[in-house]
Amino acid sequence: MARPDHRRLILETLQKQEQPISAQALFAQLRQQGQTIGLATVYRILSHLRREGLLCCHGQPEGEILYSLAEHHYHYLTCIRCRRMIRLPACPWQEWEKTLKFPEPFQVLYHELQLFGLCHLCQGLPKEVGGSKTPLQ
Amino acid sequence: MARPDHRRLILETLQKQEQPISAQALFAQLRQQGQTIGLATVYRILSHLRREGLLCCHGQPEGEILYSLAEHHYHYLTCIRCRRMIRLPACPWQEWEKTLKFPEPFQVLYHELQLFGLCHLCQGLPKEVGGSKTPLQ
DNA sequence: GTTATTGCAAACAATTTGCACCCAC
DNA sequence: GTGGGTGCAAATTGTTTGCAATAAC
Repeated sequence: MARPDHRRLILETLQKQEQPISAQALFAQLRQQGQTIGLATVYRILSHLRREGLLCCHGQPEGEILYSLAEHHYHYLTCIRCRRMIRLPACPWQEWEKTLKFPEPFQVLYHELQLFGLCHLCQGLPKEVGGSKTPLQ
Repeated sequence: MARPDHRRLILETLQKQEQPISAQALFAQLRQQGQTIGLATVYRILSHLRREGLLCCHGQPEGEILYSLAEHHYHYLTCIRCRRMIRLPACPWQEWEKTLKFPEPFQVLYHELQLFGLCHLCQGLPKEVGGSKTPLQ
Protein backbone atom coordinates (compact mmCIF):
# COMPACT_ATOMS: atom_id res chain seq x y z
CA MET A 1 0.00 0.00 0.00
CA ALA A 2 1.19 3.47 -0.88
CA ARG A 3 2.47 5.42 2.11
CA PRO A 4 0.09 8.24 2.90
CA ASP A 5 1.55 11.73 3.06
CA HIS A 6 0.51 12.56 6.56
CA ARG A 7 2.37 15.80 6.67
CA ARG A 8 0.45 17.18 3.71
CA LEU A 9 -2.76 15.78 5.10
CA ILE A 10 -2.25 17.71 8.32
CA LEU A 11 -1.30 20.90 6.52
CA GLU A 12 -4.41 20.67 4.37
CA THR A 13 -6.61 20.01 7.36
CA LEU A 14 -5.15 22.99 9.17
CA GLN A 15 -5.85 25.10 6.09
CA LYS A 16 -9.51 24.24 6.29
CA GLN A 17 -9.98 25.22 9.94
CA GLU A 18 -11.97 28.30 10.80
CA GLN A 19 -10.20 28.51 14.16
CA PRO A 20 -7.13 27.11 15.85
CA ILE A 21 -7.52 23.45 16.72
CA SER A 22 -6.05 21.13 19.34
CA ALA A 23 -3.89 18.14 18.47
CA GLN A 24 -6.52 15.77 19.79
CA ALA A 25 -9.30 17.39 17.78
CA LEU A 26 -7.12 17.33 14.67
CA PHE A 27 -6.52 13.63 15.22
CA ALA A 28 -10.24 12.94 15.69
CA GLN A 29 -11.06 14.87 12.52
CA LEU A 30 -8.55 12.90 10.48
CA ARG A 31 -9.83 9.60 11.82
CA GLN A 32 -13.41 10.56 11.02
CA GLN A 33 -12.33 11.19 7.46
CA GLY A 34 -11.27 7.56 7.39
CA GLN A 35 -7.55 8.24 7.60
CA THR A 36 -5.47 5.65 9.40
CA ILE A 37 -3.13 7.81 11.38
CA GLY A 38 -1.89 7.51 14.94
CA LEU A 39 -2.11 10.19 17.58
CA ALA A 40 1.66 10.05 18.02
CA THR A 41 2.15 10.80 14.34
CA VAL A 42 -0.07 13.85 14.64
CA TYR A 43 1.99 15.12 17.55
CA ARG A 44 5.25 14.34 15.76
CA ILE A 45 4.24 16.18 12.61
CA LEU A 46 2.89 19.16 14.56
CA SER A 47 6.19 19.27 16.39
CA HIS A 48 8.09 19.32 13.08
CA LEU A 49 5.90 22.02 11.61
CA ARG A 50 6.39 24.07 14.72
CA ARG A 51 10.15 23.83 14.55
CA GLU A 52 9.98 24.94 10.93
CA GLY A 53 8.02 27.99 11.98
CA LEU A 54 4.95 26.96 10.01
CA LEU A 55 2.70 26.82 13.06
CA CYS A 56 1.23 29.23 15.54
CA CYS A 57 0.74 27.65 18.96
CA HIS A 58 -1.91 29.34 21.03
CA GLY A 59 -1.48 28.31 24.66
CA GLN A 60 -4.83 28.74 26.35
CA PRO A 61 -5.05 29.88 29.97
CA GLU A 62 -6.20 26.34 30.89
CA GLY A 63 -3.15 24.71 29.39
CA GLU A 64 -4.76 23.54 26.19
CA ILE A 65 -2.64 24.16 23.11
CA LEU A 66 -4.34 25.15 19.88
CA TYR A 67 -2.59 25.17 16.53
CA SER A 68 -3.05 27.23 13.43
CA LEU A 69 -0.96 27.89 10.33
CA ALA A 70 1.56 30.66 10.81
CA GLU A 71 0.97 31.97 7.30
CA HIS A 72 -2.46 32.99 8.48
CA HIS A 73 -1.35 34.64 11.71
CA TYR A 74 -4.65 35.89 12.97
CA HIS A 75 -5.76 36.95 16.41
CA TYR A 76 -9.01 35.88 17.94
CA LEU A 77 -11.75 37.05 20.21
CA THR A 78 -12.42 34.05 22.42
CA CYS A 79 -15.83 33.77 24.03
CA ILE A 80 -15.44 32.43 27.55
CA ARG A 81 -19.00 31.16 27.43
CA CYS A 82 -19.33 29.19 24.22
CA ARG A 83 -15.62 29.04 23.42
CA ARG A 84 -16.21 30.31 19.93
CA MET A 85 -13.17 32.04 18.47
CA ILE A 86 -13.83 35.01 16.24
CA ARG A 87 -11.04 36.00 13.92
CA LEU A 88 -9.92 39.61 13.80
CA PRO A 89 -9.69 40.87 10.25
CA ALA A 90 -6.05 41.93 10.60
CA CYS A 91 -3.08 41.85 12.90
CA PRO A 92 -2.58 45.28 14.45
CA TRP A 93 0.95 44.57 15.63
CA GLN A 94 2.83 46.57 13.01
CA GLU A 95 1.10 49.72 14.15
CA TRP A 96 1.25 48.95 17.84
CA GLU A 97 4.90 48.05 17.83
CA LYS A 98 5.90 51.63 17.10
CA THR A 99 4.22 52.88 20.23
CA LEU A 100 5.86 50.40 22.59
CA LYS A 101 8.82 51.22 24.83
CA PHE A 102 10.97 48.30 25.91
CA PRO A 103 12.84 48.43 29.23
CA GLU A 104 15.86 46.85 27.54
CA PRO A 105 16.90 45.97 23.98
CA PHE A 106 14.80 43.08 22.75
CA GLN A 107 14.29 41.50 19.37
CA VAL A 108 10.65 40.47 18.98
CA LEU A 109 10.32 37.39 16.77
CA TYR A 110 6.65 36.66 17.20
CA HIS A 111 3.75 37.59 19.36
CA GLU A 112 0.56 36.23 20.78
CA LEU A 113 -2.52 38.32 21.44
CA GLN A 114 -5.75 36.89 22.76
CA LEU A 115 -8.88 38.74 23.76
CA PHE A 116 -11.35 37.03 26.05
CA GLY A 117 -14.91 38.02 26.78
CA LEU A 118 -18.48 37.47 25.68
CA CYS A 119 -19.64 37.21 22.10
CA HIS A 120 -22.91 38.87 21.16
CA LEU A 121 -24.75 35.54 21.28
CA CYS A 122 -23.70 34.90 24.85
CA GLN A 123 -24.12 38.38 26.27
CA GLY A 124 -27.10 38.50 28.62
CA LEU A 125 -27.77 34.81 28.41
CA PRO A 126 -28.35 33.02 31.71
CA LYS A 127 -26.65 29.66 31.15
CA GLU A 128 -24.95 27.16 28.89
CA VAL A 129 -25.22 28.30 25.34
CA GLY A 130 -23.73 27.27 22.12
CA GLY A 131 -21.07 24.74 23.04
CA SER A 132 -20.60 21.25 24.32
CA LYS A 133 -17.52 22.18 26.29
CA THR A 134 -17.69 23.78 29.71
CA PRO A 135 -17.28 27.56 29.75
CA LEU A 136 -13.89 28.97 30.63
CA GLN A 137 -13.18 30.20 34.15
CA MET B 1 -1.17 23.31 65.96
CA ALA B 2 -2.51 26.53 64.49
CA ARG B 3 -3.90 26.07 61.05
CA PRO B 4 -1.76 27.87 58.50
CA ASP B 5 -3.47 30.38 56.25
CA HIS B 6 -2.43 28.90 52.97
CA ARG B 7 -4.46 31.24 50.88
CA ARG B 8 -2.68 34.26 52.27
CA LEU B 9 0.62 32.48 52.02
CA ILE B 10 0.10 31.92 48.32
CA LEU B 11 -1.05 35.48 47.72
CA GLU B 12 2.04 36.81 49.48
CA THR B 13 4.32 34.52 47.55
CA LEU B 14 2.75 35.63 44.29
CA GLN B 15 3.30 39.24 45.34
CA LYS B 16 7.00 38.63 45.66
CA GLN B 17 7.46 37.13 42.21
CA GLU B 18 9.33 39.08 39.58
CA GLN B 19 7.65 37.06 36.86
CA PRO B 20 4.67 34.75 36.45
CA ILE B 21 5.25 31.36 38.05
CA SER B 22 3.95 27.85 37.47
CA ALA B 23 1.91 25.97 40.06
CA GLN B 24 4.69 23.43 40.50
CA ALA B 25 7.34 26.10 41.01
CA LEU B 26 5.11 27.88 43.48
CA PHE B 27 4.69 24.63 45.39
CA ALA B 28 8.44 24.00 45.41
CA GLN B 29 9.11 27.51 46.64
CA LEU B 30 6.67 27.14 49.52
CA ARG B 31 8.13 23.80 50.51
CA GLN B 32 11.65 25.21 50.48
CA GLN B 33 10.49 27.87 52.88
CA GLY B 34 9.59 25.04 55.22
CA GLN B 35 5.86 25.25 54.70
CA THR B 36 3.93 22.00 54.94
CA ILE B 37 1.52 22.34 52.07
CA GLY B 38 0.35 19.83 49.53
CA LEU B 39 0.49 20.26 45.80
CA ALA B 40 -3.26 19.68 45.59
CA THR B 41 -3.86 22.56 47.97
CA VAL B 42 -1.78 24.85 45.81
CA TYR B 43 -3.86 23.91 42.80
CA ARG B 44 -7.09 24.25 44.74
CA ILE B 45 -6.25 27.72 46.00
CA LEU B 46 -5.01 28.87 42.60
CA SER B 47 -8.27 27.66 41.15
CA HIS B 48 -10.22 29.66 43.73
CA LEU B 49 -8.19 32.79 43.15
CA ARG B 50 -8.73 32.41 39.47
CA ARG B 51 -12.48 32.15 39.80
CA GLU B 52 -12.43 35.29 41.93
CA GLY B 53 -10.61 37.09 39.16
CA LEU B 54 -7.52 37.68 41.28
CA LEU B 55 -5.20 35.78 38.97
CA CYS B 56 -3.81 36.19 35.49
CA CYS B 57 -3.16 32.84 33.80
CA HIS B 58 -0.55 33.02 31.07
CA GLY B 59 -0.87 29.96 28.88
CA GLN B 60 2.48 29.40 27.23
CA PRO B 61 2.70 28.04 23.68
CA GLU B 62 4.06 24.78 25.15
CA GLY B 63 1.04 24.28 27.36
CA GLU B 64 2.68 25.43 30.57
CA ILE B 65 0.47 27.73 32.65
CA LEU B 66 2.05 30.59 34.56
CA TYR B 67 0.24 32.58 37.21
CA SER B 68 0.54 36.17 38.35
CA LEU B 69 -1.65 38.50 40.37
CA ALA B 70 -4.30 40.24 38.29
CA GLU B 71 -3.82 43.47 40.21
CA HIS B 72 -0.44 43.70 38.60
CA HIS B 73 -1.57 42.89 35.08
CA TYR B 74 1.68 43.26 33.24
CA HIS B 75 2.82 41.98 29.90
CA TYR B 76 6.14 40.36 29.29
CA LEU B 77 8.84 40.01 26.74
CA THR B 78 9.72 36.32 26.89
CA CYS B 79 13.19 35.29 25.74
CA ILE B 80 12.92 32.02 23.84
CA ARG B 81 16.57 31.31 24.68
CA CYS B 82 16.93 31.82 28.41
CA ARG B 83 13.22 31.96 29.21
CA ARG B 84 13.65 35.17 31.10
CA MET B 85 10.49 37.25 31.21
CA ILE B 86 10.94 41.01 31.08
CA ARG B 87 8.06 43.07 32.33
CA LEU B 88 6.75 45.88 30.16
CA PRO B 89 6.35 49.08 32.15
CA ALA B 90 2.70 49.51 31.29
CA CYS B 91 -0.22 47.83 29.57
CA PRO B 92 -0.89 49.52 26.25
CA TRP B 93 -4.33 48.01 25.86
CA GLN B 94 -6.38 51.10 26.67
CA GLU B 95 -4.82 52.92 23.77
CA TRP B 96 -4.83 50.03 21.40
CA GLU B 97 -8.43 49.11 22.02
CA LYS B 98 -9.64 52.29 20.36
CA THR B 99 -7.97 51.40 17.10
CA LEU B 100 -9.45 47.90 16.85
CA LYS B 101 -12.39 46.98 14.64
CA PHE B 102 -14.34 43.90 15.68
CA PRO B 103 -16.16 41.83 13.05
CA GLU B 104 -19.13 41.48 15.42
CA PRO B 105 -20.19 42.97 18.77
CA PHE B 106 -17.95 41.61 21.51
CA GLN B 107 -17.42 42.54 25.13
CA VAL B 108 -13.73 42.18 26.00
CA LEU B 109 -13.27 41.19 29.64
CA TYR B 110 -9.56 40.57 29.71
CA HIS B 111 -6.67 40.11 27.36
CA GLU B 112 -3.39 38.34 27.04
CA LEU B 113 -0.40 39.70 25.16
CA GLN B 114 2.92 37.95 24.98
CA LEU B 115 5.96 38.93 22.97
CA PHE B 116 8.56 36.31 22.20
CA GLY B 117 12.09 36.81 20.95
CA LEU B 118 15.66 37.28 22.07
CA CYS B 119 16.76 39.38 25.02
CA HIS B 120 19.91 41.44 24.65
CA LEU B 121 21.93 38.90 26.62
CA CYS B 122 21.01 36.09 24.28
CA GLN B 123 21.28 37.92 20.96
CA GLY B 124 24.28 36.71 19.01
CA LEU B 125 25.16 34.01 21.49
CA PRO B 126 25.94 30.60 20.05
CA LYS B 127 24.36 28.22 22.59
CA GLU B 128 22.77 27.60 25.95
CA VAL B 129 22.94 30.69 28.02
CA GLY B 130 21.39 31.78 31.21
CA GLY B 131 18.86 29.13 32.09
CA SER B 132 18.58 25.58 33.31
CA LYS B 133 15.52 24.92 31.24
CA THR B 134 15.69 24.03 27.60
CA PRO B 135 15.11 26.90 25.23
CA LEU B 136 11.71 27.30 23.67
CA GLN B 137 11.05 25.98 20.17
C1' DG C 1 20.58 -3.89 2.17
C1' DT C 2 19.69 1.31 4.61
C1' DT C 3 16.88 4.90 6.19
C1' DA C 4 12.82 7.42 7.51
C1' DT C 5 8.07 7.00 8.94
C1' DT C 6 4.49 4.67 11.19
C1' DG C 7 1.02 2.70 14.87
C1' DC C 8 0.64 1.08 19.09
C1' DA C 9 1.48 0.90 23.85
C1' DA C 10 3.99 2.33 27.59
C1' DA C 11 5.90 6.21 29.94
C1' DC C 12 5.73 10.74 31.42
C1' DA C 13 4.03 15.24 33.17
C1' DA C 14 0.62 18.40 34.84
C1' DT C 15 -3.63 18.71 36.98
C1' DT C 16 -7.87 17.08 39.32
C1' DT C 17 -10.43 14.19 42.33
C1' DG C 18 -11.63 10.97 46.32
C1' DC C 19 -11.31 10.39 50.82
C1' DA C 20 -10.15 10.09 55.47
C1' DC C 21 -8.40 13.24 58.87
C1' DC C 22 -8.17 17.22 61.72
C1' DC C 23 -8.99 21.76 63.47
C1' DA C 24 -12.19 25.69 64.60
C1' DC C 25 -16.33 26.59 66.03
C1' DG D 1 -21.34 17.42 67.17
C1' DT D 2 -20.79 20.04 62.02
C1' DG D 3 -18.27 22.01 58.15
C1' DG D 4 -14.47 23.58 55.67
C1' DG D 5 -9.73 23.02 54.64
C1' DT D 6 -5.95 19.68 54.15
C1' DG D 7 -2.37 15.96 52.68
C1' DC D 8 -1.80 12.12 50.31
C1' DA D 9 -2.54 8.89 46.75
C1' DA D 10 -5.09 7.52 42.89
C1' DA D 11 -7.19 8.90 38.70
C1' DT D 12 -7.40 11.65 34.67
C1' DT D 13 -5.75 14.19 30.80
C1' DG D 14 -2.51 15.70 27.27
C1' DT D 15 1.85 14.75 25.32
C1' DT D 16 6.21 12.21 24.41
C1' DT D 17 9.01 8.16 23.82
C1' DG D 18 10.49 3.21 22.74
C1' DC D 19 10.21 -0.13 19.58
C1' DA D 20 9.19 -3.39 16.21
C1' DA D 21 7.09 -3.38 11.57
C1' DT D 22 6.93 -1.57 7.06
C1' DA D 23 7.55 1.22 2.83
C1' DA D 24 10.67 3.77 -0.24
C1' DC D 25 14.90 3.77 -2.14
